[in-house]
Amino acid sequence: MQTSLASHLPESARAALMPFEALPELDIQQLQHHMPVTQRKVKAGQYLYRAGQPFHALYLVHAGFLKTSELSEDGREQVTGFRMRGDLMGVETIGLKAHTCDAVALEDSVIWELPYPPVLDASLHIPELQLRLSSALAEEIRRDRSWMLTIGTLPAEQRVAAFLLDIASRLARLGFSARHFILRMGRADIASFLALKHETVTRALSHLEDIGYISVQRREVKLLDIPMLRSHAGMRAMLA
Amino acid sequence: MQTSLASHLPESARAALMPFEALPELDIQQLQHHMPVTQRKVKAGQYLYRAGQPFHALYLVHAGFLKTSELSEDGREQVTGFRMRGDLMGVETIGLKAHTCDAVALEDSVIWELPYPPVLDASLHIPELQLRLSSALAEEIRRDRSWMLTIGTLPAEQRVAAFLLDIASRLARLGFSARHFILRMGRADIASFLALKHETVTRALSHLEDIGYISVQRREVKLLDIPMLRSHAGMRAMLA
DNA sequence: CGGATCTTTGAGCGGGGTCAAATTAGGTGG
DNA sequence: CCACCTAATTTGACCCCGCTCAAAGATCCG
Repeated sequence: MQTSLASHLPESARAALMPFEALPELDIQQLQHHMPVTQRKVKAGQYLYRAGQPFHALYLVHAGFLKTSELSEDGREQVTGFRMRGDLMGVETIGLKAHTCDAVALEDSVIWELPYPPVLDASLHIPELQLRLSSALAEEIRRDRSWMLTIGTLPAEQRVAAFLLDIASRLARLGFSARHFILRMGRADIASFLALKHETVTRALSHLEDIGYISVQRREVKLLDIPMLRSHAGMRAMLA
Repeated sequence: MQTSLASHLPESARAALMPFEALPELDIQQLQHHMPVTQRKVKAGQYLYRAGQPFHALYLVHAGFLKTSELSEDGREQVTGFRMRGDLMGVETIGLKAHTCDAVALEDSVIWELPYPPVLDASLHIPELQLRLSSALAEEIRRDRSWMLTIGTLPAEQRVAAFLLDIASRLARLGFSARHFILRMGRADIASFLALKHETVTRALSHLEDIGYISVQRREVKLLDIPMLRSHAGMRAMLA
């Protein structure tokens, strides 16, 4: 099965290879001089890393789609985020010996592996890299806090609207269509991320379709009225 | 009015001046060689910083108690955390020109102000500092994710139990009693942080008292059965 | 074609929210 | 020091959003 996002979005596929936001391609080539930056392929369903495994690298998503999930000792689990091209993964483990969460590929993915601590050492010599790294960490904190706000203050349907706008805007930054895309994750993952149940997500999507804001068919989503969606979602996720 | 925590906890007050976890005193003295580290006093109710204000320093809490809250364009607000001695504040703004959230003192507080970007520059020369900074950022991400899990998967009463245990364990690390303490924030702040309503927090506290796990009187809390509280809360906040 | 998984929809329930009122502190100025 | 005012906390009654349980499609895969 063809799992690349581009295959579903021929219209904008050509724009897919844009520079990274978090760490531009430039840096990767520059990093090669300081450490061995290798590529790693992860098939759909496989783990990039799991809680408890030794931490020895940061990961930069080159292609594909993944989710991260937090787990508690007593078995509870929650999806804490979805990652796509340009996103840096593993930063939450900095300062520890082993990972504290799981990262699973939701479709076949390609990942750049940046050895740690070498990246940190390198950032001592490359101020630009240090800035980008710390900015990436801080950005992560802001993202999390922003979702806390969404989850803490918005009802189910509006959380789902915010979620769709977030995915859309991130795809747009990568050159894909913000209006028409394929969700990489199931209802249960969306629900977990938004602190809801999967039936509630389904109902929210159905209702958003009923009122004409979107069109959904399984994982294929079309955003029909982005302005209304945005006001619905309290403007959290912005589409310039 | 006497606002210091110690005044309410005479038993362990003498142990209050322990080294910082995030950035030991050591570093502050060392930092003085690289930049002007100044002290700032913030009275109860005053802002340490507000969303929109220019970002020019990180803050290390020396004494007192503060909360941070995230706000949305449409007026929603949520408490994202409570900070006490040893906690580093403002890191979420790294990489930006202006703050994106509010920080308010809940009691008279004393803060060390670490000029930014000077701290970042200094960390290029002090690998130890760089490590501590990035670890602090990562720690922040883990803390947030951990609360996301709690809020996303636990019912009201258990969230409140987790909250009490978290406060208790943090006070314990500072040398205060984990069994008996005074909450610095109102029910509404706790509720906002836990994505609940203040009446629900009150009811949860009342019920935890009914079943004998705690004793509450307004803001004075005694933890009577920590093991039961822990299992109740899915073990999130640990008291070693 | 058949089984597993995912999604959708319905019916009914309940935890937590809403609204309202009583009670208690705490702060202020006389 | 006390009376008053304001703000915080508590409790009750009721209701509704989102959860639970259940079953019926739909899609994918072997």
